[in-house]
Amino acid sequence: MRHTKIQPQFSCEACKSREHSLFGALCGAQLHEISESKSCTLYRKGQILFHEGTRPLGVFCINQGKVKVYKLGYDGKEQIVNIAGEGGLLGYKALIAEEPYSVSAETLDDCTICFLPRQSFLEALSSSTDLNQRVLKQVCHELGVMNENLTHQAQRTVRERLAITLLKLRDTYGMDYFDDGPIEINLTREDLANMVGTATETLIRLLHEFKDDALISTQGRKIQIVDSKGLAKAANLY
Amino acid sequence: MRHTKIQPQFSCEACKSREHSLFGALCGAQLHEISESKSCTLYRKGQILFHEGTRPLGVFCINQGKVKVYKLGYDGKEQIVNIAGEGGLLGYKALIAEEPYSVSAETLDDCTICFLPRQSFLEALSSSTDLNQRVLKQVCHELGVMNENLTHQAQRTVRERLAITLLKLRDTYGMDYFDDGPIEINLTREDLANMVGTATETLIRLLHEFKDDALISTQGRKIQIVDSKGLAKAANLY
DNA sequence: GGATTTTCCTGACTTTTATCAGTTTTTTGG
DNA sequence: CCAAAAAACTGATAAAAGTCAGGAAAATCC
Repeated sequence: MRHTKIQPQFSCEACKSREHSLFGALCGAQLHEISESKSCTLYRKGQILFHEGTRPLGVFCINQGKVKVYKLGYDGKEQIVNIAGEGGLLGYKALIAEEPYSVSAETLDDCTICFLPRQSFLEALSSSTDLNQRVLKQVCHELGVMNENLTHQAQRTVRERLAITLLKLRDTYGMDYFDDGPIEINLTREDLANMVGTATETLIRLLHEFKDDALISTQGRKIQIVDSKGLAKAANLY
Repeated sequence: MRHTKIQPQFSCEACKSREHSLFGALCGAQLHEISESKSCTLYRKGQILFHEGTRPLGVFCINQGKVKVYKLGYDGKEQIVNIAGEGGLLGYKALIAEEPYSVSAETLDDCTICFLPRQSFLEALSSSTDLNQRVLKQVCHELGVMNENLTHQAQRTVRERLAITLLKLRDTYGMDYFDDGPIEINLTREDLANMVGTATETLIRLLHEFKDDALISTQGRKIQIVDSKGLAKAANLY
């Protein structure tokens, strides 16, 4: 077995991912505070950050890599509710709500992720009006997005949902590249099916349809989006 | 046409619904503040409080009655995301997120509902740490609930979702009565279908199954829950 | 880099759920 | 209370998506 955890060290002040994150607005002193409290860990692909149903002990801040956030159905099937990337903050909602995690989180790549203990996060939250406002605004925004997700799940066909999901993944996987460049989605077919909310076989068949229609291309597991406009049309948005 | 709006007057201080609401913790001075700013209106059944896509001008606080909160699919089909009752606060998420409403709201009964202008609400939010914390906690909690809703929508059969929905409606419609008493759900079949995320015909057929299984009884539109445990079993939770 | 495991894929079939068309019942509003 | 409108219901049919089983390809890990 390879090493699973090492302790890379760097400060939040110098963290590139922070700018895009909820901590983006913290001022010098407060930033230093959390930078001192955090610990940073290298996770291998496939490791669990936290399990649904357990109590949150702090928050996770993704420095590098992707993390899938999912809920388990009673038959063990995963429903993926989010793919978080660089700058993503995980686990703070359960912490604020004072509830057990409603979801689990697992790394999709090798990841560098910092952990900020509960108390430090809560202190930052109460001492920084700005952080507080950003978090509140973010959460309210996410609820709007969830309303939309739920409506899509309830009313759209699997084909439409797949198109919508691929377009969203373009943003998730596209941040590193320039906008129009080819985006590679690197998820297993099963994970993709668990995002869309369908059976793996159905998903595979639809991917082939999209390939035949020249909306995407594939190389092994990897999916490239070829025709965003065509996908938007297949999604029947608006 | 009957009168659509009158202006009943009473203070937030004396409002019974407030105790169960997010404003429950406001202290005397702050309470007086919002009580002075609000206006109170009687809405007739079927009136729209706000439309998806428009800009929020303030928040609505339900004193009496039920309100359905829904999103429109592109073919005009409603997806009901919530039924709000006494003490429910509507429209504050879009306001905080500084976004247009992601949903619409329509009264299901004759309702008494107060309106608090944007500025007054935001001032209360920033002047009361307690209110701020309650709102933040509430939205974080709701996101956990939405994760669950989404997973149910994606993974459960219509039958299971109907059972889950009926059990949830028991809480919505049960507040006025003692716990074990018979609860009457007074929604159209179409609204119920739009909560469950299915076709009206399918919903009707399933209601008859539940009736045959003695889980519910019906009188015209009204549905009574007869066997909560049986419904929980039909829902296959856990 | 090669064996092993995992994932991907395909076809046949079943089940679930939606759709359509028409009738009956209930609710609504004057 | 009565007429009109809306909602509830029923049966037949179609479409969408899930399941199962087996084989091919790819990714993983020493």
